[in-house]
Amino acid sequence: VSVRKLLHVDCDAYFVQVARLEDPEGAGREELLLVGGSSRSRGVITSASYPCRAYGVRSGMPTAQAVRLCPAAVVVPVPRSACARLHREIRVVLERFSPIVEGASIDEFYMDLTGTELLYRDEALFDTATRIRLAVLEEVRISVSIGGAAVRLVAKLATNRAKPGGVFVVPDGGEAEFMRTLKLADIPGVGPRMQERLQHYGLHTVQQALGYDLDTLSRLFGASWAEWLYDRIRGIDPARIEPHADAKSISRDETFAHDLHDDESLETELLHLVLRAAGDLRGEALRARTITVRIRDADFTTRQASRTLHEPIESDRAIYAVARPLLAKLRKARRTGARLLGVNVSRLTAGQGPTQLSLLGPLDELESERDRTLAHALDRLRARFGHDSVLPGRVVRPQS
DNA sequence: TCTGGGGTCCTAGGACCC
DNA sequence: TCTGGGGTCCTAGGACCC
Repeated sequence: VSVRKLLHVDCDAYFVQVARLEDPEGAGREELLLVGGSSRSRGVITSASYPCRAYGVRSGMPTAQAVRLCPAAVVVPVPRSACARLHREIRVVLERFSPIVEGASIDEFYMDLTGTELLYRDEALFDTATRIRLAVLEEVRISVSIGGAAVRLVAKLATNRAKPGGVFVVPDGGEAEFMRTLKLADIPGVGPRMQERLQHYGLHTVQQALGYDLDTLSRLFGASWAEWLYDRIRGIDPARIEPHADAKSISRDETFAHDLHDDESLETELLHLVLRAAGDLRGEALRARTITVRIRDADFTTRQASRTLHEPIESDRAIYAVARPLLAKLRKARRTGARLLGVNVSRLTAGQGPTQLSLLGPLDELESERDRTLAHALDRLRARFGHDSVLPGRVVRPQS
């Protein structure tokens, strides 16, 4: 059994790089560049150029705060479709080096190069990673950093050591020693809440946590979490690289420039969100059994209500018919200004193939064959004549 | 300083069935 | 008339990631 050879490939300030490629004369010339919520009053920074980070700007920070820290910075919106396109282009390059490529997020990938020894004539993992980095840079014009190790978690953490624009490989057998150099907060999965609990016992570093046996950790943090942490701080992570993970849910949500108070405006927004989510659902040839409506109140409290159906649905009309009463239920429980509304569809199944006959009969039939045919016909119209060619008000009048 | 948008996974409690 | 344990499904909420 050969040692696993895993790589974690992470784009450096991805949204900033993409924004510059898309607009070389504008964003491309700005040293101090921020990507994120510029167009709306309530936005956060998605990505900051490295010179901006020197001013203390971080992604996730409210745009207003970021601009105060770095007043000379230029803020541009997220180039969404270009980010998705370049993600696919990077994947194509990576797949030339190994068929096992997992897209972990819009800007990072995992690769498994185990078993490529013959192909690469026992080339050191560091050298293969360097060639991969250069290939992506030359062909897609995107700079990536690459971490390598025999363990998935360690490969990811090695990337931090490689940034920006380098390669760092942790040798096989050196995982535990590498982990000892880190803080507990560096471990993905140890978020703000868990850090708080750890610090309550004076635990900040991996080295400190290594002094606690499993029983003690279990008493302090619960058995399942303790076992998880006990392994991770020793560089143990059984997770494999999985090339194709099917999506589990699709969601669309929107934070309003100003809080909405009346139910009618919220219903109009809900309809638009349903159209976007349902359109993308059908675009993936999927149907959904569970519909969830999410609302964020003015005080940032987030609530949700969901309903699971016996049969999966896909049409705008049926999904809206399920979502609308869910919104009403949330509004009835608490009637205050809403800053965000969202729609999520989940428990997805392949949409093609014969329609299942419901055992419950016509009473359960939320969606007819006619609904599905109409939805797909409208999809074709929108694809041909543009998204605004079919107005929702004309086609998706809710049946009341 | 006022907090985006798109996701995944886990847990707990209740309903329901055997 | 009063009582069991286990399993599955669903809902709501929360932590976390990029």
